[in-house]
Amino acid sequence: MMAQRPRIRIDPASGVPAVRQIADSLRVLLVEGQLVPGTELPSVRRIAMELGVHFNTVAEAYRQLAAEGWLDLKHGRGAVVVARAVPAVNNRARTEDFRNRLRGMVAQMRSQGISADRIAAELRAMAKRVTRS
Amino acid sequence: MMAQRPRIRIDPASGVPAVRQIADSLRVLLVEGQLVPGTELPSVRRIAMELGVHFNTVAEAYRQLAAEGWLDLKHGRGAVVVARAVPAVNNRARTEDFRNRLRGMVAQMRSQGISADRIAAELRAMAKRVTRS
DNA sequence: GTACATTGTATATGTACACTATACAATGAT
DNA sequence: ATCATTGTATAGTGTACATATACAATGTAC
Repeated sequence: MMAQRPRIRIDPASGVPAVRQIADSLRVLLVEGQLVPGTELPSVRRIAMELGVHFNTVAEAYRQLAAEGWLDLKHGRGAVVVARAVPAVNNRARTEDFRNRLRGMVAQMRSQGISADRIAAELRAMAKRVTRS
Repeated sequence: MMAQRPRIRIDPASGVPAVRQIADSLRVLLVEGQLVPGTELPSVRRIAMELGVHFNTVAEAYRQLAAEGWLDLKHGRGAVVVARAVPAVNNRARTEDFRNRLRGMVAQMRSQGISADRIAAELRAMAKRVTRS
């Protein structure tokens, strides 16, 4: 199976560390099924080149995703997406945490001037997207 | 007007810095109108005591909110909520950013095992909550 | 099979941020 | 005036981020 070219992008001005941006971007693709088990990811140096960061930064992101069970890192051979048993625990604490973080994000957007209607529309669109994925 | 007691809480294990947790929590209350203009906030030392952090940490959060236009800090007198002219700019870039962050957060929750249905329900509930606030 | 290119790994260094400690300055009540 | 209370300013310490550089594992070319 050939190495895909996941279109990930990072924003240096966002304040969010590059490691987390990379891990977050890849996690989105993994969760949404755009990166399926068996796929070989590009090497850390290749992605680092494209993003303009050091390869160790990408390697750290890979390690985080490997720790979450998404990737299998093989020394000298690269990184492969693995079939992951998603924990089916519907933890109440995690849901609570999700709700709070969502509230925080919405508040931040409102504070920046995005209208309530616009935000609500985005939330509904995302809800629809999640259910059909 | 008496000083209210905003029920904010921080989670030391979340990895999110305390400063941001405090600022985020207060911003939620401000955006949602649970803290109205004219309200005197508790002193930085009082909140710091309740949260178990140093008062300078709370002071920094206050300064951030003051920079956003939510608070008026008065040396020796405390912090007061001010009437804030919310910028009405519906920036497209900001909306884009919001969408991406939302995707990332949803992916993280899915990765942690929360079901798609549960997430969708939370998103819809938040959408409803936003529109009526 | 040996050299070589390519891959992920490990360690060290500089920088930025978070958090705390401590001293300071402004305000209002006694 | 004195004092307690408030936010402010500066310095010190620890941790995370990012890079540089050397290392180890793998597969291929010859």
